[in-house]
Amino acid sequence: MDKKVTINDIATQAGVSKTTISRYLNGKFDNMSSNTKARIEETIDKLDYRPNRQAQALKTHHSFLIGVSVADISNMYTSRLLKGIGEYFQKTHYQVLIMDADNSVARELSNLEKMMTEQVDGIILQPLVHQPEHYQLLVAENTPVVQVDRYTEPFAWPAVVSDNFQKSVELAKIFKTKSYDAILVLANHINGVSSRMNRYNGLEAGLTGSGITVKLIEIDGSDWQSLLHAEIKQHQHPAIFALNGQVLWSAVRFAKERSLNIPEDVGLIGYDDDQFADMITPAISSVSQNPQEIGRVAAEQLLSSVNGQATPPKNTRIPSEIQMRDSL
Amino acid sequence: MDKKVTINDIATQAGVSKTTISRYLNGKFDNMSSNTKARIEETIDKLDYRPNRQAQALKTHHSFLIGVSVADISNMYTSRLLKGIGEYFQKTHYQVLIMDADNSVARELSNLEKMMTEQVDGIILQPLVHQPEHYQLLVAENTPVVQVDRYTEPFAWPAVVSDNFQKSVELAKIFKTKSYDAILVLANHINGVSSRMNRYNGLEAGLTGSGITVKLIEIDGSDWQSLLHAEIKQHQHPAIFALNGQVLWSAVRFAKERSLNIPEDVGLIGYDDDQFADMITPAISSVSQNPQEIGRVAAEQLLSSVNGQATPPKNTRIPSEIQMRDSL
DNA sequence: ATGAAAGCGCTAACAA
DNA sequence: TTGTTAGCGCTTTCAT
Repeated sequence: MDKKVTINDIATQAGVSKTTISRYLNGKFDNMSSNTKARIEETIDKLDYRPNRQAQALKTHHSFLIGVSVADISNMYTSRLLKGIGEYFQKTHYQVLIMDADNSVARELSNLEKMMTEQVDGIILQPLVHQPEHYQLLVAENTPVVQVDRYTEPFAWPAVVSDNFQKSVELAKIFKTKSYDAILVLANHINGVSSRMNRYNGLEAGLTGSGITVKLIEIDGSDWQSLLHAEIKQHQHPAIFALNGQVLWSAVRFAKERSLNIPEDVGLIGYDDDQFADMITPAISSVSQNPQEIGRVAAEQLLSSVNGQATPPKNTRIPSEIQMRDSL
Repeated sequence: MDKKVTINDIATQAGVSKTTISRYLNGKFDNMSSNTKARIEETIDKLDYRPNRQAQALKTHHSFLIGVSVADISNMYTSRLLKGIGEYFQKTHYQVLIMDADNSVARELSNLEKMMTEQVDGIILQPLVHQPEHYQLLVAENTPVVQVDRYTEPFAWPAVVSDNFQKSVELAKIFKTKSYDAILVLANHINGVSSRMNRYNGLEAGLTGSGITVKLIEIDGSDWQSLLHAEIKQHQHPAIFALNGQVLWSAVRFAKERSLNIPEDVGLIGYDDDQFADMITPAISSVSQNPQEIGRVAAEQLLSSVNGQATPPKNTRIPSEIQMRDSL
């Protein structure tokens, strides 16, 4: 266990004061002889010195830490979101503290507490809860926050999300064109999850006056399979609209188990997971989001907010794309 | 922007010295009047005080930060690995600093540098490079390290990995039973990636003397599809063994594009991605790893190493399972 | 049972 | 162009 080398070691070795070293570290070369500069550089190199982040943070009240709270780290959407966030901060001096709420509201809150203890300079939040009051503690500490994927209401912080409502309106047109008579919306509980609500509401809005039935089936509770099956039997030309990737695959499995033909017996379209969507037969139509871009933009916005630039008090919508394949 | 509340505020408010507060924070109640204790608790609560991690770290030389370096954050294996790691550290006071190497050796090194700057107490590393000398900087600083998924050689740090070699030996038996005459191993470059090498070597070991041809086809370069196709045509009863999930799906897509029947024209089995494996027709046989458990165990080992307990100087192998379905 | 004081490794005002 | 000094928010030794 060798002693850590500190700014004092460099100062002594280079024969200057630690102020000068500090200046060097912070790029303040305005009034530094190139001689000194060279000697410092050499010494730092030789001793393999790295400034201590905690000491810097303590002094400057700037941790260079960004907290990221995700709903569930083990799904594709999240992975790609994190890719975008990581890519952006990679180019900066900020480090990213990722915490997985594992879909538990209690754990999310505990994670946010921990972030505050770590003195994060800002937070990217994929909120589990719809009410901003729930995140009271962030407000109290006046931490910059950017939301992703979902947002709380009423407005508390900017959010970067997919164009959920609009895309569902578009989808509604497609349903009409293909003369479906019932849309069975399959989802986890949608209440309080803005992205899901917007997908649902957009569909309803796009379908008003069309005479097409819209029915929401939440898969969390009870025997959704039987419910869904009954609904399918009950209509001439029904289609399933799955509100996220996981649910989409549940639907595929469901159809397989019940030997339902897609799209003859029931049409199918759903969100996400499009890398596998064209591997199965029939190829599954899907709405493909761009979580990586969402992450990138959120990171960008957060950083400017951290740097004191006024944050646009608006939601940013990142376009998603409807990929028509064979299942609808 | 309200002032952060510090230990001094609590001390003043509670009418004791900050020494006593510090004792309280660190659970040293041995010699503390219950009166004082109660008053401190109340004050902390009222002011919503949280000790500053950086200040603690500076004093104790203990950042309570764990660095995690992954090869590529945007794949399922990694997601589940991170789930396991996060779950474990959740119960501790440690925070996890996840960094994505994005399969770039340069970026991996830069990430490790950053981790050192953050004074991480330990590192979980999924190494991109096989030579331990590459990770020189970690040795120099004497940081506890546990490797996951892969390991460097010769031995430098303990590793938690799948039972790759053994599983391939088992697989070899299956190939023999099913009288395949050629195994086409499909992979990204395997050189220097211990998991892939072990999967390949185990197969060869299990197949020696069987007369079954083993052919490695790396998909990174050139026109692997043509190569693979030629090999398939050339044998009576060939099978593809895909060394990871991404490659497995490339193989599925390949078969689809060339209208090859699985398993009649060519058998197929591969690693990972088993949640989709049974959704397509035919259902794909696969070797399913347990990355979450790998993460958990690695976290556990790292923590005891951080806490000064002697680390077992050995690799830990987490069992994976061969899932036979219809493609082989 | 509690406190005073030193110091962790840095930065920044002020001085020279 | 460079250095002196105080102090960020804690922990810990040594007193009392």
